[in-house]
Amino acid sequence: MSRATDRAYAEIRGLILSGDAPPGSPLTEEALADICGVSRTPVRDALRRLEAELYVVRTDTQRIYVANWSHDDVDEMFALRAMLEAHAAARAATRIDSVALDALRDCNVRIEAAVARDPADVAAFLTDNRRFHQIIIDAAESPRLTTMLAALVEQPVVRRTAARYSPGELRRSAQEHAALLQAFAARDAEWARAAMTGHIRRASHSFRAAAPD
Amino acid sequence: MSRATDRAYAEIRGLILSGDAPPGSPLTEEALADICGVSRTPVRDALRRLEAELYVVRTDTQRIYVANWSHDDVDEMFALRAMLEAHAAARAATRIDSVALDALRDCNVRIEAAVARDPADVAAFLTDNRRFHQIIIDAAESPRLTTMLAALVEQPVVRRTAARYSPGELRRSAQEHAALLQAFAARDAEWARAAMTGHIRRASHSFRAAAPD
DNA sequence: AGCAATGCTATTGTATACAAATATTGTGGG
DNA sequence: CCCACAATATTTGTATACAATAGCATTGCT
Repeated sequence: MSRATDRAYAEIRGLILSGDAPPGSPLTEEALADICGVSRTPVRDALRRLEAELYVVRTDTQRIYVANWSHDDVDEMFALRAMLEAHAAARAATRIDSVALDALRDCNVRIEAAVARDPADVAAFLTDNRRFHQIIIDAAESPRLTTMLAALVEQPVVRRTAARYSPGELRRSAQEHAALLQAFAARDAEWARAAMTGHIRRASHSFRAAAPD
Repeated sequence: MSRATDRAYAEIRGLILSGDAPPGSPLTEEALADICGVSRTPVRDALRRLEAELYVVRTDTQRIYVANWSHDDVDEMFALRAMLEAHAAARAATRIDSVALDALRDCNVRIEAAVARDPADVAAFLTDNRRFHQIIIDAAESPRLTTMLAALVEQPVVRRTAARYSPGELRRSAQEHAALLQAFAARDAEWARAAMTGHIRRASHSFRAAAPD
């Protein structure tokens, strides 16, 4: 993407993630254009991208609002993510090369270090966790899967809640990553699928426990 | 969508489906704008939509080409579709109301009639088949699932091959729909999931058999 | 002849003006 | 007081002009 569109995208995304534009609030192209210091054209492009990534929703009359995720929506999102990411893991198991596998191991070493700290370094955990999952998705070598999962991971509602995970849950997550690494090393697609399914579904329940009502 | 954007979308999609714009051929905004009789702005919107639906691909330098599906791509598409549509069927089984269920039965009656004709009315089969699947997806009540499946069903490569299905395969398809109807009537989510998985995967193999090399 | 640099052409990116559609406000009638 | 309808304001849709950038070919050098 080009400069102005990128800027608009980052700016609007920031408004949503920071909470300055709370869920359900209306967004108008012109107001956003003013805020971002660009014209409406790149704002429109950015909004289409944010719509695809489910940050915003569009009514039948083309008006745009910040997405408002219900608990059911979040559950459904995790269910879809579990299916698709497990599929990605299964594909990756038979395709991943040693370089990517090493990168994965390296990632989890850093995750374990972040978790072992007191207090746990949640920001570092989240960064390397995202990297870990992205390496697997890339190794699955399926552009369609990549596109679809981009719309599911890193949702605002998930990010806002991430800081509330307990140290025990963070440790558990790192252990599950280790199991995944074993499945990859064994080139066992079904093991990888099962491990990833469990990993995401456990995360789903952790989220429910940590989420504010 | 608005008039000009709709028109551009339909026109470009037609070019791709008819083969006038063959896979791999480059598309430029201005040429498309001329063909469609609109300006570049609605063409850009239409291209974004077609990109999301995987009809076209965009290079890293923002140039657009008609998508070129390899056999592996098609296999992967069917695998994803089987997972997601089976999930939709499972959700639909416990949510579908009697009106939608009747609509589904009505659809399959027409499908059976189209199949029974000699020669089989493939166009009618395809139309009602699409309706059948769409009713299920809608009954699943998951906007995310709806969006994702929109990118997988009715791909050009699938449409081009549809006419080659054998009468036996068309009949088999109608029978599988009947099984799905039973699962819905019984409100059995796992039965519905299994029936849909089998239905799509069988279709995948039919496609491979019918597809030209 | 092969390669690189440079200018030219084609294509996409952005801004802006205006048209169309949608929401809102106010006013009159019941 | 409430509802319907009309006038008005707001917002999105489209066209067009111009800017920036990527691709291409020509030319000059080694």
